[in-house]
Amino acid sequence: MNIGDVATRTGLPAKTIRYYEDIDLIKPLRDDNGYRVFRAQDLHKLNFLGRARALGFTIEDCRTLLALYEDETRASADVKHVARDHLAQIDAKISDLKAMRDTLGHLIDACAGDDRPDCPILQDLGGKS
Amino acid sequence: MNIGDVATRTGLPAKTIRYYEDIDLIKPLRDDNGYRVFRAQDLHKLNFLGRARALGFTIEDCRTLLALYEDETRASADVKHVARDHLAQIDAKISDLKAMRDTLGHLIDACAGDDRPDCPILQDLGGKS
DNA sequence: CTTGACCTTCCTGTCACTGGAACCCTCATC
DNA sequence: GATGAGGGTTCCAGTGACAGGAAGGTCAAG
Repeated sequence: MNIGDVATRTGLPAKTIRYYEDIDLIKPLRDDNGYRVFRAQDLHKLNFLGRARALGFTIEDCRTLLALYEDETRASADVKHVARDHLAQIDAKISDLKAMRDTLGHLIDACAGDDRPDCPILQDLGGKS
Repeated sequence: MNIGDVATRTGLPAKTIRYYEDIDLIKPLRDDNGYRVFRAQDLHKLNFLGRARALGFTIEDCRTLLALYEDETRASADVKHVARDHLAQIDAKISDLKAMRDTLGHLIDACAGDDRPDCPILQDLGGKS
């Protein structure tokens, strides 16, 4: 199967698939004409990667997870550890964003939003708190 | 005032301050020896930038907000518009992250996390749902 | 006169791609 | 046989917002 079909099937852009090969996440074969040839296992890995990325795992996490996936003797604790770390990062990001949203939300509520220049948002940013 | 003092006072790394000059957000003067010389207005702008960045505004948003800040005839509606757009982006990010966290959280809960290889997390990523 | 703490510029790297240029392969059609 | 469309290939540059580091200039203190 060629890269275009793989892109359609996995939902990943061809560029992304080439990139994943470039960083050694997948190793498709090559046809005589130089075209990449994808086997079922390559498709499988790409789907795995797509799902892991959708859950926000970094590429390096994906590399680790993929290795664990292929290691029949893995300990599920290792997987859980990676996932827990990632979950903690997500939670941290969420609370950062929530703090921003609260502050920003208050400022927006306080701003008249008309054609006058007075603006609590700018006042706050300017440090006149 | 030199860049080190400004860094201390604003809490911004010197690297960041140089970068902000590079992209024309600030325009400190220069001493005969080539050192940057910061005036009160530069400090003020940097504090403004620090706060805006802490609220997650992009650099381009900051540029817009700074321009509005310095424009005495601005309409607060313009500021509010920028802020509202940004708030929407934050909300979108939060809900993306929440979705990830929920999915990931369930998977983590379902994973034994012991030395056995069976792992619902990998099963899900592998597409065996 | 040297030391050490500043400052300068410039280049590279980050992360995970994306866009684009320039070129090759294949098949169908005229 | 020429042509065109629609694949594929490589390689280079850009994204955002800096951070790290090298190589070198400046300045006050001892």
